[in-house]
Amino acid sequence: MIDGELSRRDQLVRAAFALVAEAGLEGLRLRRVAAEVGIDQSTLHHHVATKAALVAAVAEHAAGLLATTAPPAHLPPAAALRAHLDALADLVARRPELFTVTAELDLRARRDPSVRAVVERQEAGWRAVLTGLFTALGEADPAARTELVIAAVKGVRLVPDLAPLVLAQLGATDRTG
Amino acid sequence: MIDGELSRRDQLVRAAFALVAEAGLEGLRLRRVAAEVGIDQSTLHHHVATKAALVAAVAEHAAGLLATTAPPAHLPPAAALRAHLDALADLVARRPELFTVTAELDLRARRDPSVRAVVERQEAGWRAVLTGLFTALGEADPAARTELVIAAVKGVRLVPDLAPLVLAQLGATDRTG
DNA sequence: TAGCGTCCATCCAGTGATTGATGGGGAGCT
DNA sequence: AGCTCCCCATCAATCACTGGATGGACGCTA
Repeated sequence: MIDGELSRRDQLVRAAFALVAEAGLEGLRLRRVAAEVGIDQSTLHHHVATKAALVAAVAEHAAGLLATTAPPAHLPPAAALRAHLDALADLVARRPELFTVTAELDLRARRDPSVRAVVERQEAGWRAVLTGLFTALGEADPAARTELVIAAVKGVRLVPDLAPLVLAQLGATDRTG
Repeated sequence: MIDGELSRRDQLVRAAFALVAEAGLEGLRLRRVAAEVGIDQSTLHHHVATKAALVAAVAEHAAGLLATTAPPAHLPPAAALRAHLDALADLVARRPELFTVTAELDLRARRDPSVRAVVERQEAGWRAVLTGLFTALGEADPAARTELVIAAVKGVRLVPDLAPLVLAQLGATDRTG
């Protein structure tokens, strides 16, 4: 923690994140997470109390990465929307596992309250940004446009190759391009 | 099988379907499936060889339900697209669990080849229908429009209340309504 | 500096619960 | 008798989690 190294806890969270991307939440095993970091499985419980807590921490980690795509506040709305969608497309291309993990978490959130809390908070922020942009752009129904963007992004999450094709259709204000 | 009753196997598949909708693929337990039908867990293996086979059967069942929304062939393209989207919205409203299950299956398909086969076949059919419609409508980029529709539908799967709002934006040819 | 005590991270072994799957044996029908 | 369908008992494997023990780092006191 003093230097650039990660804390044990952060190492574990990242290892769990990678494992979820590879094997799904269903295939997440504490033993493998611990082994990946090079510690015993029982020692893991010393840093993360329970498996549920680890999953929640993975959700926080994912939310933090997603927040990266928020457009800078100083940009005019049209440019901000473009910047946001570009950042999204970039992130999908460079870190496709992140979106695999969020897809897993969206399903888990239906049954795990602590995961749901994290997912809902992140999505509320995203929703606020988008409606703000579409309102500033003078869209007739900013809420509807917002939900279309969110749905489209969530829908292409598992097929990164198609993301640019889909995202390109969401940027144009007149929705004709 | 002779009369209107379902075969034991079909009963099991539907029970598994319902259980996946409720508890996720992760929470699918053969014991509960069997109990739901009123037979012993060991007897279940007499009708469905393995758990993987049961999941694949659930995928087939879901694909069959989804195929319901295919538009009638005799309709003109604009009306056919509207009919398809309406049928989709109707299905989301009346059977939201179906879309929960397909979301689960989409994730499972990444790791289970037999599930992937079913999911990909169903999606290929859907994709063909949509590109056909958009091509007939004279769209500039039918493939792009197709992927937008698929992504948007997949994205709202877990939030049935928002489905009408999102689907309404996909029907208009000029994409301004 | 030497010696003692405390704390923390780690490991090994084992807990009870639950999982998917199997085998032997019967009930009922033809 | 033979066949289909079914249940009971049980298997081996795996799960998340806990207990007991070891050892090193640090601070304190004389």
